Amino acid sequence: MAVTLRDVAQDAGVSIKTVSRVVNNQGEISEATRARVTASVNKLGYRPSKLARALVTQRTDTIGLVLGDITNPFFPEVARGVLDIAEPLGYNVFLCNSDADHQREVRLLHSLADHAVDGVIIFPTYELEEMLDEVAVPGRPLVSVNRPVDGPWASSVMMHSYRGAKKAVEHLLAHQHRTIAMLAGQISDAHRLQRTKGYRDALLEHGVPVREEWIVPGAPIQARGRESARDLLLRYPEITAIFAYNDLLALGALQACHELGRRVPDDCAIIGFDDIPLADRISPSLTTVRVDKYELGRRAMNRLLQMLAEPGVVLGPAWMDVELVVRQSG
Amino acid sequence: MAVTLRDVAQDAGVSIKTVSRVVNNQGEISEATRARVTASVNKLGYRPSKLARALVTQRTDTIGLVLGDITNPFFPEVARGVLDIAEPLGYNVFLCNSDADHQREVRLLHSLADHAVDGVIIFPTYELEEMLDEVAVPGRPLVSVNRPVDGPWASSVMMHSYRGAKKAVEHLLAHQHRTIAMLAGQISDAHRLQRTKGYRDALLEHGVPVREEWIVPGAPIQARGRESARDLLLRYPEITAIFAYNDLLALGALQACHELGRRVPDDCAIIGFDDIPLADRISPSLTTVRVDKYELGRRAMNRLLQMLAEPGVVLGPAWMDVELVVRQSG
DNA sequence: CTGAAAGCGCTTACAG
DNA sequence: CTGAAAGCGCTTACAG
Repeated sequence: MAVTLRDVAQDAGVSIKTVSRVVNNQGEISEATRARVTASVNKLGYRPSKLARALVTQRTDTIGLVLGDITNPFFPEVARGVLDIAEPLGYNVFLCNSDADHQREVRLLHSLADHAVDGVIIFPTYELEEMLDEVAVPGRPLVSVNRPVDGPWASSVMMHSYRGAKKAVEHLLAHQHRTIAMLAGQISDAHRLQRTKGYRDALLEHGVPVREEWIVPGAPIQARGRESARDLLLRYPEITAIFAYNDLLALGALQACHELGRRVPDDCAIIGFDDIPLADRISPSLTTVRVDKYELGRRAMNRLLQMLAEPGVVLGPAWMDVELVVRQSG
Repeated sequence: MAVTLRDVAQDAGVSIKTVSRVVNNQGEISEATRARVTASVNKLGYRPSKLARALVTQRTDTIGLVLGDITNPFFPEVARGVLDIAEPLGYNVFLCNSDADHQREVRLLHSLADHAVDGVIIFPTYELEEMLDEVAVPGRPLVSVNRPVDGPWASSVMMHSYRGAKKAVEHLLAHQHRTIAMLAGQISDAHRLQRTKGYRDALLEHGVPVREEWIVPGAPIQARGRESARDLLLRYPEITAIFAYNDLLALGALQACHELGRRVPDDCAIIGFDDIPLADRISPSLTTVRVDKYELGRRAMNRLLQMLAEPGVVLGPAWMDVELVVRQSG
């Protein structure tokens, strides 16, 4: 069907191997031969099959990107960062949504392995270590975002979730808030522990007791944030501030406040996490912890490339800084 | 390295072919043999190489999704729709950003062809017909979103851009606006012609002359919308309404109005297109033309599957409805 | 019901 | 500087 190496060889009157050498620019070739082969390649519109090549080289020039949900506004910029590094280098990227579902995550990783991707970038939703034996085969590097892993074939890019959460809560404390609740995100989520720990530590260091019933778990989506904030504010009217695991939950809290007639930030301050594109466009604009999502994607991909280039080298985690962006909501 | 068909065959004491048959569930196999092979498969953790299979079947179980830019809030839901159909069926999806750049688009399509994708879903940025000979090889179907193509290996999913634009402008006309400008989007864009035509026709049918200098082209991003709207409103203060090619441009116009002290909608009404997630969360909320983006993705993928299942059948375009959503801005 | 041979389109040593 | 052979891991006819 397609034009093959043999067709070109026949057209140019040389062997298959010679064409291969010209196409891959390897070995010594006489100028005359090269010209003849190149002419045939162009004339026939030959393009080498990556599939056939991959079968022997064990390199497909593809990678897998496994994230929670591309419609979560956190992820598109990350994906863009990954793609902008990958594409000019000839890598194609498989996009997969795990929906923070571990079963699904494992299935996706297997599927990617079946397609023989060269490597994987994953925002893991579960204990990665347990999974690693199964999914991280030697020679197929894996970059984990925000779940630490070290090993010859796994490495991580981390953001300072703990530090960011602590900063956010300290900001609220500095504004005299003492009754601060937290919308804590999904149980299985990679950042949850770090962010709740930041929240706890900030409170404890200021002598403010932690009330477990004010730490509300739940899927990191706006609808859930609205429900949770509503319940909290109705049951515990004394709450004057809410720190949310992410901006979507914070948006939900904002919505709940509007509905309950609580002014933000006067009656209830709200701080989110991520700085999604919406955050500075809504009213009141959202105080939040910013992560450079595009850069995060770039670093993860660069990390993967590094592992591909130096197989088996053990790399420590790379750290991404975060920054508290004070706007109107808190 | 990986477990191969031969390993399983050896372990089970049968031929390679028999293992292949068991794995693919084809042909008649005695229960005893099947059990023995299955046991070996599980014991060794054998997973067939899609690469090797693809080399002979010419099916990779992959598709390419080429869109403008995944960070444009229009696209994540579309991508999600595509993936939600693709994934359960075992298809993996390559994500590619064309940035509305024709050169890049062609390069991406070639790259996808090199990877032997089974099919492509594309939001084309340029005249597709010209490109088709080059990129749409027989047997590799292509679904074009919002650029009509018909043929045995190409088909389109269209949204009623024209109708939506016309409705939007008619709504402005019904509210007594007679000086309506348009932020028209990228020259190369697939929808631009249809949307500007809807704009023109609505004006003409109401006896309002079209002023070409009020139709401003430009990249469909917020920053550009702000600039363009600013220039327009400063040069032509008589303008009382702006119809934007998409919501991002409309958001830019909103911003420009704020900066110029023009109240929306009283001093200047604004209508966008797409209904991105932001549209109903900002203040004033954005009147816009809604497209069901998730469903659009699903339909495009289903269309592709249909073409894969019935090779060579010529399918007419599928049409997606749009709907004017009246909010505060216009 | 099961197996041996050929081939998908390339690359990797090994010769000449 | 160039070529013939073997093989990557599968499936597709063809036998038995």
